[in-house]
Amino acid sequence: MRVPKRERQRQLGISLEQNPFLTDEELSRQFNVSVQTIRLDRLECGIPELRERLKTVAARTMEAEVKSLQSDEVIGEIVDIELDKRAISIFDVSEEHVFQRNGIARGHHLFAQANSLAVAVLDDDLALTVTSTLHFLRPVKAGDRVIARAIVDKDRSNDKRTFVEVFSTVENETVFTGEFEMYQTTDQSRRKS
Amino acid sequence: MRVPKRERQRQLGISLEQNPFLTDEELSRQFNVSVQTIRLDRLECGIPELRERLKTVAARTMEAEVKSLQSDEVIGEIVDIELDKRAISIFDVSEEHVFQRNGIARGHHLFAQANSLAVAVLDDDLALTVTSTLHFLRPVKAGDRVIARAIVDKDRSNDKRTFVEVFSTVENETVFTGEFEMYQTTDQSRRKS
DNA sequence: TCCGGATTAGCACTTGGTACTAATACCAGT
DNA sequence: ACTGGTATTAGTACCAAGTGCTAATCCGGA
Repeated sequence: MRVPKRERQRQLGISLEQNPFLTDEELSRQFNVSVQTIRLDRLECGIPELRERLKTVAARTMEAEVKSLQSDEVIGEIVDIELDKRAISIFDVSEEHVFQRNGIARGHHLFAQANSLAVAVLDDDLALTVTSTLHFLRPVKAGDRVIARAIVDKDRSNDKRTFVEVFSTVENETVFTGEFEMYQTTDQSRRKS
Repeated sequence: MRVPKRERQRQLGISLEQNPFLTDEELSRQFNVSVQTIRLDRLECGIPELRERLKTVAARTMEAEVKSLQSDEVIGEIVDIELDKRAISIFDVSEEHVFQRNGIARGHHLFAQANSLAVAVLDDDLALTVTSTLHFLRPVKAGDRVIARAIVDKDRSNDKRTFVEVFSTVENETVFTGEFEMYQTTDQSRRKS
């Protein structure tokens, strides 16, 4: 018994996690055991066969693609909106949004939520950000639910320029504020037919 | 001949693009033809079998996962860096970064490139953005290669605060500028041992 | 020396195919 | 009505990568 069974099974799991494309035969060569041993190991560990593994990996892709497509238009989920006035979106921070080193959310995700909310509230085919000023007040961690509130500043806006202010909070504490000067092509005086 | 062959093959392609998990048998039921006909159609259209389809879809996932992991730390690729002084990164804008409606890059991608470059140039375990002011000067389109240059403003910086300026250009034309006030935990006076 | 877990071998069977051949079906043109 | 050509269907042998099961073999320790 070169490598104890237990250790081999552990490595098997790791190998397949890294590369789910390995067949039993390839694995048997890798571990210097027979194909049958590999099968028994997979059975004991509850690891499905190659075809099943690929199926689940592929399924994960499709899901991710759909998700990234829909979540690309607006970062965060809009829960309330009154066009040209105000809007609210929710964004759940997870592991992939934070720095590995300190667990703090990367600034651009907070910006993305705020910016896309500013775009969405304007209901214009060509609303673009021209200038913006941001303040990151408190660090945001994985697991936090960030609620962003956008308010269109009517007073400072004119035909071509609209000012949107966004406040993002986590548990009622403001973590981020942003001021966005937006450019709009649509003539605002002709709007609201 | 209910549906002409040509049309059926077109639909077949669409079906499989949306859902690569369909077996020939399921497809034969969907189109009310024999399994053999489906096989001939796939052959003529050069569409591989189920297992091969899943393999490529799964491969795409793995690639994307690796890519997103490495590209998550820094948005864009750093091509030159002198710590605490300056840095340059390149970011190729593709279809997934732009608004579908007008083909213009979404602001948060430009911000992400600039912001992560500002973080990278500081070489600090806990460099966080506190405040920033952005100017989006020209629209950026898919296919554009954005070059961001970050410069640390030594004069305005002190122990706890560092100012970084980022200029992003496309073909020598400035498309974006950002000023980042960064917070650093490491005591700068004790740095550079 | 004998027991028991670990390993290996062998065989039948399954899925979802390929590759190939042969039989129909159907429609148009003459 | 006959013929030709395309489209479709059927059937067979075979493959990869398995599952499930039984049986044989190995090997190490009390």
